[in-house]
Amino acid sequence: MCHQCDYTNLLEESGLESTPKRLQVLEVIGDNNSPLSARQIFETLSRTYNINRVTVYRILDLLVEKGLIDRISGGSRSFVYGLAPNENHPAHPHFYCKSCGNLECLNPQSLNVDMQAMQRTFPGVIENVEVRIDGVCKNCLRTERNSVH
Amino acid sequence: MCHQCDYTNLLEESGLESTPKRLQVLEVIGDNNSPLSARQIFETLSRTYNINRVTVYRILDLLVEKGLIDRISGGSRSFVYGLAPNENHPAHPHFYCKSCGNLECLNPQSLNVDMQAMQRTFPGVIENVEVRIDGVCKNCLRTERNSVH
DNA sequence: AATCTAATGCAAATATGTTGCATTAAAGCT
DNA sequence: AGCTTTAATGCAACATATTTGCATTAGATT
Repeated sequence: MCHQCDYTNLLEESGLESTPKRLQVLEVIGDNNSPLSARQIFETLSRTYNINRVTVYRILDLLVEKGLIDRISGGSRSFVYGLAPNENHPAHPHFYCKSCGNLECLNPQSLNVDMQAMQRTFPGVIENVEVRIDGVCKNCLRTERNSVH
Repeated sequence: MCHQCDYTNLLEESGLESTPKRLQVLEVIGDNNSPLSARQIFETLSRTYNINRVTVYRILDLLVEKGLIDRISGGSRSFVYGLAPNENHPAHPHFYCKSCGNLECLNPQSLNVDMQAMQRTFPGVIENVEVRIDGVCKNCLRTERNSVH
C-alpha cells in the first residue's frame, strides 16, 4: 500500500529505535491494502523471518501507542491493524463483510466526519473516529446468487 | 434505559419464544444506559438468577440474528450488546474511553450518516453502520488533571 | 571487552467465545 | 393426567486471542 512512507523515519520521529522486527511489522502492515490481524502479521513474517508471536503483539501495542498504526475493531473477534492516517494516507472507513470476514478499506470521501464540529460539543478529548460498515460484499453476493440456483 | 419496550412482545414478533432467560437478558441490556459485554450480562444475571455462561452467549447470538439487539465492537477485546434501534431508540454512535474502558452512548444527532446515499455508491449490501469515537472522557480528564499535581 | 539497557523469546496464564452432547422444560397430543 | 416431541438450557471441553512474568539476546555505551 505505502511506498511513500519511510518507516525507519517514522519510527525515529516517534522516538522509537528502528529495529529490524519493528520495521518488518510496519512493512507488512504498510504493504497490505487492508488492515491485518496480529495473527496474519505473525504468519506473514514467519514465512520469511524468525519472530515470536508475543513480539508481534508487543510491537503492535507500541506502534499503536505511538500513533504509527491504528487498532481497528474489524467486525470479528480480533483487532486488526492498519497504518495510521498521515499525509499519504487519509483516514477512511472500513467495510466488513459478514459473509467472508474480509475487512476492506473504503475511500475517504465515502463518509465525512467533521471532527472539529464534534469536538466542540463533546465534553472529552476525541482522539479517533472509527467508522465501520457491515454487510455483504459484492463477491459474496454473487456467490450467494449462484448457489441459490 | 427502556421502559417503553415490551420485551415479550419484541421476542414474539421476531418469532422467538419468550422464555424467562431470554427476557432476563433483554431486560439487563435494555435497563442499562450503555452497551454491555457478554461477561457483564452474565455476571449481572448471576447475582439474581441461575444461568449458564454459554446460555448467555447463545441468547445473545439469537437476539443479534433476529435483530433485537446489536453487537457492537466496543474499543476493547470483547463485543458489547445494546438494544437495536427501533422507534424508541434511534441509532447512535458510541464513545469509548481508552482510559477507563467505558463505552457510552452518544446522542443520535451528534453524527449523521446518510445510509441511502452510501448505499447508492457502494457495490454490496449495507446492513449496518457503526461509528465509534475513541478518546478520553471528561471524568478521566479530571482525574488525570488532579493526579498530575 | 565489560556493562548496561532495551528488545525479543518462551512458557504459562487469562479472557473470550464456541462446540458437542446430556439434561430439562414446555407445548401439544391422547 | 401421562406420553411424546422439540426447543431451551446446562456442562465440560475446546479453540482462539491476548497478556504476563521472567529468561535470554543483541546493541549501544563506556
